[in-house]
Formats: sequence, C-alpha cells, structure tokens
Amino acid sequence: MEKNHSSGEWEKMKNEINELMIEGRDYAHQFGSASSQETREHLAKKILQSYHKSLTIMNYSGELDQVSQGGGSPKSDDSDQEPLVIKSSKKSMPRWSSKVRIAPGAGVDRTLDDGFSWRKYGQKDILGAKFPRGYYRCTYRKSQGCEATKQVQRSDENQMLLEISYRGIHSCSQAANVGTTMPIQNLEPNQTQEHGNLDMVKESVDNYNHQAHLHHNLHYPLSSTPNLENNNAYMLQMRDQNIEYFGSTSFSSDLGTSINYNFPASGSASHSASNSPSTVPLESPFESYDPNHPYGGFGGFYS
DNA sequence: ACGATTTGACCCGC
DNA sequence: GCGGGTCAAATCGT
Repeated sequence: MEKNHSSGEWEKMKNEINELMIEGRDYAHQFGSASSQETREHLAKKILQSYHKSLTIMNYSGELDQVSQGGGSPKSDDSDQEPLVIKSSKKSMPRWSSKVRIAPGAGVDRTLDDGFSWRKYGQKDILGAKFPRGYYRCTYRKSQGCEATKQVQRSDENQMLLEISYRGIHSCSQAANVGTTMPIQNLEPNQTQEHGNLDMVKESVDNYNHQAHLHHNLHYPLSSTPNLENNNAYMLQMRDQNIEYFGSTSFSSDLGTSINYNFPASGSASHSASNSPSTVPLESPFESYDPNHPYGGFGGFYS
C-alpha cells in the first residue's frame, strides 16, 4: 500500500496547514475582542490569509496527485495506466467544506452564490439526514472541462444552516473572474483565461509567498492571487449579505487527514460578484427553500 | 427551442 | 448489500 505521493511531502504540507490554521484561529480569537474597526479589519485579513494559504496548499497537493500519479487512484490499478488522462480521481481532488447560515431576516430570495455558476446534477436522500443532499457541478464542465463540484445539504436541526462541500478546482474562465471581481479589480496580465490549473497552482503558491508580504491595503489579501482561490468558497460566502459565514470550515484530503476549524466570524464584505456579471440574479443553489425547490443551482450532465 | 432541474436508475466503493 | 455519487431521460421554465 503506498500513498499517492511522497508522504514526506504531504507531511510537510500538513504541518504547514496546521500551523496556518492555528494562526488563523488565534487571529480569530483576537478578532473577538478587538475593539477598533481597524484592528478588526486587519485581523479579518489575517484570518482570510491563513485560510487562503491553507487552501492553496491543499489544492496544490491535490493536483500533485493527479499529475504525478496520472490518476491517483491509490488502489485497484497498479499496472493499469490510463493513457495520459489526467482524469483526476475524485478522491485526489482537494476538498473542503463550510457551513453557511441563512440570515433569518434577510430575504431568502436574495442570491447566495459563491461566484460560480453551478448546475445541479443530482439529489440524494442521505441516510440519517433529514434533508436530501444536492449535487452540483460547474456549469462549464462540458465546455471548459472544469471539474469543480459541490454538495449542498441542509442541516438536520437548523434549517438555516447549509453545509456545503466543495471538490476540485475551477479551471473555467469564470474562475479568473470571480477571484478578481470580488475582492478588487486589479487584474494582472497573467490572468488569462487559458491558464490551466496545474500551472496556476504552482504559480499561486509561489505568488503567494511574494504577495503575502506585499499586500498593501487591498480590501482582501486574496485579491492578488489568480484563479486558484476561487475555490476559496469560504470567503466568497462571507461576502454575501444574506448569508452569514457560519464560521466553520474544514479541509480534508484524501489521505485521511482532516482539519476542522471553528471561529466566530462575522463576514462583512461587500461587493457584488455574482455569476452573471451584469444582470439576472440567478438563483443560488442554497436558498431556494421552497417546498418545491430545496435548492436552486444547477443540474446537468455530462455525456 | 433550448437550457436548467428533477428524479429514478445505475455504478462503484466499502 | 448498502449507501453515496452520477447519469440521463423526462419535465419544467424562459
């Protein structure tokens, strides 16, 4: 039995992530007792930064699996190699989840979307769960081969709580837009829509190291990094007015490791990045709470 | 007419 | 065999 890629490398990542998360937690603590607006802002940045970095690493590791192992399916085929299909096995995809709460007062008809357009492709009753789980994938899966997917499930007890788990990395052009539209409009020339994630991941990691020291007073530290962070759903959610970021995000890799974090976050970001750049407030997968429409979102398929 | 959603069937890993 | 995830035909909405 061997793991996907050098476990030493993974160990390193794991440690790094761990540190980052602890760091984030500390900031979150401070955030709670921070009095001045400035301090809070600063701390918020820090917190996001920690998460961002962690995710970047997670994503990076996910890609690593795919590339170096040409599929990353740990077992079942040891001598069987699919021709150059980087058909990322789901297992090796980066994955994280977060809880989102629908603000009671806010109109439920507002859109909560994480900036991407999703298409629902399935719904399933989950054992022990009161509500069904919705399965979504990126609208551009077919056209652009974007593999990102997510699952949305309403919490048993608290109907105002949604648990969303994301998988895979957005490689669609939308990824470039989301990441930049929302935080701040300072695109860099390198943000072409053509970049594949494999490159982006690495670049991102590198960039991050530079930019971590460079962000000035951008609204969000993440703004400067390309594509990748679009997967940072947690922050995308924070920006929404109707949904409060609930303060719990967990990342997990395939290697049986998972890290959970809870913190008292009060997302207060404002801007407006929705899937449709201009008009139609496309319903979000999360909030259709009609008896008829458990979730909005997308549904779709693939040959 | 076309794209999105619904929903039962199918597939696959445990 | 069971449960979770995906497919794809039918249906719905625009």
